[in-house]
Amino acid sequence: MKIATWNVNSLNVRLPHVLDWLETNKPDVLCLQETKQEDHKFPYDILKEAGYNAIHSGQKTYNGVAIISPHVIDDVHIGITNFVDEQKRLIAATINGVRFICVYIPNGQSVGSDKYAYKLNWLKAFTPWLESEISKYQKLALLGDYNIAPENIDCHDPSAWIGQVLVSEAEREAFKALIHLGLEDSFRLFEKGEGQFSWWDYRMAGFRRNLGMRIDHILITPELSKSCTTSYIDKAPRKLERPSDHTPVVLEFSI
DNA sequence: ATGGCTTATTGTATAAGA
Repeated sequence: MKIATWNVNSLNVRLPHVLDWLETNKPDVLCLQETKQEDHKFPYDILKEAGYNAIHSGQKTYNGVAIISPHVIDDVHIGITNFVDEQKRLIAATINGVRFICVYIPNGQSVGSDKYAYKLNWLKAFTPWLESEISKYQKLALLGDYNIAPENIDCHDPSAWIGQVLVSEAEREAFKALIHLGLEDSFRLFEKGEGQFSWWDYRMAGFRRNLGMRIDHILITPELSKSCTTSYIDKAPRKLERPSDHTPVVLEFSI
C-alpha cells in the first residue's frame, strides 16, 4: 500500500493539484486536511470519475478533513468521542484491513494564547481516545497535519523557534505521548537527516530557501512498521503555481 | 524588522494559518 497525507489549504483552490497528484502517484489512501468547505461542496463526483471513493467532514472557511481511496472505505468515524468540538478535525475509517485516522491538529497560534490552550486540550482528549483505537486495531496509521515539529532537526532554525508554537516543550511532550502509545514516526524509519520539511511559509521565499518545518506526520503501529518499505516527502506539488504551503508526505508498506 | 503570502468572507478590511 501507498499512503499519504497532505494539508491542501482549501480543496476548492487545490483540487486540480490533488487530481494531478492522484493520477501521477496512484495512492491507496490519501488523507487531506484544511479542505475548508462544507460536505455538500466536497467534490465526491469528480473524485469518483477519477476512480476514487472519499469521505469528508468539513465546515465553511476553516478546518475540514477527508480520506480518499480507490478501495472500499468502511466503518467511518468522525471526531473524538467524548470531546465536544465544533471544529472538523478528525475522520477515521478502515481500508483493506488497516485503520486510518486523518487529523488536523490545532495550530495553536502562539504560546499562551486561547488557541494554544485549545490545542493542548484537544491533544489531551485525543490521546486516550487514540489509545483505545490502538487497542482495537493492530494495524493503524495516524496521518495528518500535527502542527508540531517533534525534534530540532524538524525545524529550519531551532534557536529562533525554541519555545515558540509548533516547537514548544508542551507540544513536543504531547507528541511524545502519542509515541508512548506504541506508535512510530514512520518517516524517521528511513530518513535520519536534517532539512527534511513538509511545510514552508509562503512569505520570505521560504520554500526556495528551505526555511521549513516537518509538521505533517504518519505515525504507525508496530504491526505496520515491520512491513514498511519507504517513506518520503514529495516536494513536487509545492513547486506548482499557487501551491499549498504544505506538501505530501508518503509512506509505502507491503500489505 | 513579529512583516513578508495566501485563503475565505454578505469583503472592499479582517481573521487565520504556521
